[in-house]
Amino acid sequence: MGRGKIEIKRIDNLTNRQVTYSKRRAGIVKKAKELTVLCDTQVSLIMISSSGKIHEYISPSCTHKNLYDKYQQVSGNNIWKPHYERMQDNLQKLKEINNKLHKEIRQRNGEDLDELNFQQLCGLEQNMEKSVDCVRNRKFHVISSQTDIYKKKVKNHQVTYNSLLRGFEERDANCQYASPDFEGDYQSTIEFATENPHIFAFGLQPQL
Amino acid sequence: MGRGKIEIKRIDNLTNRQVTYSKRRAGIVKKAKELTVLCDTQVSLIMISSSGKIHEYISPSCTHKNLYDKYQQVSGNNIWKPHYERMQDNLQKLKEINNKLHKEIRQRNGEDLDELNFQQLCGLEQNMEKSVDCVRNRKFHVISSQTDIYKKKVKNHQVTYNSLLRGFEERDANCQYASPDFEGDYQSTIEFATENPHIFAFGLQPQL
DNA sequence: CACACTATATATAAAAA
DNA sequence: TTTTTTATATATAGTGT
Repeated sequence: MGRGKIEIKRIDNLTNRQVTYSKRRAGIVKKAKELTVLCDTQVSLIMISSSGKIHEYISPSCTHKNLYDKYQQVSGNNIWKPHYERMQDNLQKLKEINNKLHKEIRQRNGEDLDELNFQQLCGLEQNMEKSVDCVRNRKFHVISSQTDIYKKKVKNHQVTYNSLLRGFEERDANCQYASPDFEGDYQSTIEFATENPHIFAFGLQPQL
Repeated sequence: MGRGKIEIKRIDNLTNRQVTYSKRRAGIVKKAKELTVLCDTQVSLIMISSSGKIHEYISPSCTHKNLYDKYQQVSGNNIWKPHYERMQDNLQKLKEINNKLHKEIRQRNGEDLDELNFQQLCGLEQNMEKSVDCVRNRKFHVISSQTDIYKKKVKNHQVTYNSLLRGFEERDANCQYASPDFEGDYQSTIEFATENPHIFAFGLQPQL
């Protein structure tokens, strides 16, 4: 290989080693290229010098990942495969669960009932009636607590208003203001709520 | 490189190409080994021939994965990341959708109503009442078609029974059998169904 | 450090076994 | 086929610029 046979052992001199590395690196890359073209071979070559510098060659129109994957497939010990498969499994399971959930929702929405038998339909009906009751109860609870809050607010305002009135009366006895009846009740609050739908936004969850 | 300069282009003759591949493969592996020892370099070399056979060289005390990981770190373009991230994203999205579906089901089951306002509760209630109607209708449809089927079956059996009777009567005029009234109706069929719950299995989908 | 030179060692194409 | 042989092309260590 040059002026005298060299034995293949680590070159101690750093400079020489680096020089040799440059030359041989070029050489091996050239060989890789030739192999690629001459023999229609896909070659992936990665070299990392002791100083950490990285050089590579990869045949045109393929990637390192590509070749590495193939290598793993053949060598059998694919490191990523278990990972991938586990994720794929999870994905699949989640999709199935999603489908089931969708179906359940559709059934609870009165669709897709064809495959339920009489017994199941009875159960579903009962269940839904019970659930409607829950919703109704909750609705009344919400509206009554809303009403209480409004009542309190109105009362507060009335108190303030009255004290203001008294203040005015003390300063100026000319005028008399009538205090309107602000007594809130369930019905009026419901009307308030239903006449102002813009303050609520009702929407069931989208189903992808 | 031999008896006459060769130009670097694909060797058309299959045999020659294979021979050349063997030789050059040995050559490049030898070079890789030398580079490893002489220059203290980590080398990963993977070759895949056009026929699909795989050959490799990897410096001692390191793995291909090792070098590929380092290569990725330095070159910055993680070759597995896109794959991985896409799967992770999908998983995440599916989980979110699942959660939403679960929530919707819980709400349609009368649970978790705290975060719904009055307007939403009204909508939900209305929706559920409409759905219960659908289920009820379906239930009646199922039971009435079931009833029809049973009626027909009973009629068939009766016909068979009667013709058998007639056969017996013709052979043996001694005995007289009364034919019971098998006329089925809606109520009796419902009772049949509800008194034999074991022939149905009602169960909403499990939630993971 | 990067290139050029050059004597040798290696690699290898083609042919032969 | 694969291996061996052999003639030649390449690669490259050591050196110089």
